[in-house]
Amino acid sequence: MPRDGRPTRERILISAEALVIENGYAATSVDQVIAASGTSKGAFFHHFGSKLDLARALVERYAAGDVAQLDAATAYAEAVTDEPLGQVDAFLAWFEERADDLMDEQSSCLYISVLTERQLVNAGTAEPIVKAVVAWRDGLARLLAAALADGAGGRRHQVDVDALADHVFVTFEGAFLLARATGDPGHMRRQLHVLRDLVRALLRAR
Amino acid sequence: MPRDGRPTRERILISAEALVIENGYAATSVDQVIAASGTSKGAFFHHFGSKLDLARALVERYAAGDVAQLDAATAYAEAVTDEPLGQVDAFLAWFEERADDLMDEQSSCLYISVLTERQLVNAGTAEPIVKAVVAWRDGLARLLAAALADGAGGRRHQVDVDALADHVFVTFEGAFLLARATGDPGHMRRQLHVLRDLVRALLRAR
DNA sequence: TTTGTATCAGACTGTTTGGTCTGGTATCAA
DNA sequence: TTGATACCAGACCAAACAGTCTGATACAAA
Repeated sequence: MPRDGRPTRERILISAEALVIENGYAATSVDQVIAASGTSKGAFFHHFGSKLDLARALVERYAAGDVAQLDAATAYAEAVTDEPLGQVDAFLAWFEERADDLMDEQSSCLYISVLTERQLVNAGTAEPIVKAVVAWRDGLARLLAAALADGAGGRRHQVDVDALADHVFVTFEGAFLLARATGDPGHMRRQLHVLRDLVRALLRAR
Repeated sequence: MPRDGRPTRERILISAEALVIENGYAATSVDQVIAASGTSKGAFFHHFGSKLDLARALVERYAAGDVAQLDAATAYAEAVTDEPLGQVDAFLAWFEERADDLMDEQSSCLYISVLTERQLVNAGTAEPIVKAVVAWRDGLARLLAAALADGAGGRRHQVDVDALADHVFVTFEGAFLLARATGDPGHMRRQLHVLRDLVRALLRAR
């Protein structure tokens, strides 16, 4: 068991995240997490009161990273241009360009593993996920609303801006599943590209 | 244990499908399935060699129903109009109109439960899913290709028709997850509506 | 030096799990 | 009537599971 610089608690979280994303929560045993992180039962239950406790910590950590990515994409979009239309486009392009790296480091999303099991949702584990979704919706909907006020698309199609913002989240999660089903990680990039084309067409329709 | 008219094997499949969709595969025990279906251990292992065997039968059954829905939607779209653009629109409208019923009878999709667990994917359980995805892609891509040849969108945006067809599948799965996270089943209808608006805008862009 | 506390290691335990096995009944062909 | 076979009930079992407990080490305050 090689000692890297990371504190034990974080080592456990990192190993557990990979295992749960790959195999699901119920299919991941505490012993597996212990083996993968090179720790022990004593260490595990010292840092986490129960397996469910680990799940909560896992989702909280993961969602925080997710919101951080949203902020990075928004900052990039706002740095590139002042035009609302261009900002939405740059926002989507940011993710599209990072799609391959994203699929490299994780072949799926922790949210999917968590939302699959009702016991986790009932235990409040989905709450950080909802917060992340709302953060995405708020952030992107703001950009979209400005763009729709700018272009003609909004008036023509009466777009539900919140639902359109949610569609980005929906595309991400759906693309993860499609990539898993077919074994082709390239779907993430292609789906984000499709999304960008679709949103472009909607915003520029006149 | 009330005897309905259904054969035991089907009773088990119906109960198991609901449980796996709701709680996931690993989190669903054989004993739970037995209790829910009002059968016994003997009956279960008479009809299924193992729990994994049940998973395979479950997905095969589910995917068949999925492809049947695709056929129904295509038939409806072709019956409504001869125009390619109208057909794509009618195809998407068909699902949007059935979204509420769909969320009523099942709050999520079996595919999600199956794809979450690597052991199931490795055991070939994902194969019927891929077949269903391909059937969807082929069916819808045909409609889309005709519509794009008809309208000007295709030449303007150089759309990847297959990826666009996949986007319908992606939207479905993503919407299931969003509905689960927020607890609001209305997301399915709204996301399908967004999808319809987006595709409309793309196809009619000129 | 002593006392306390945070951090672990790993043996251990009670329960749940997927799966087996024995026996019983219903059905149908010979 | 007899035998064979499909179908099923439920006791039973070994393995895996989440969680506990005892004890050891490290370090800091007193």
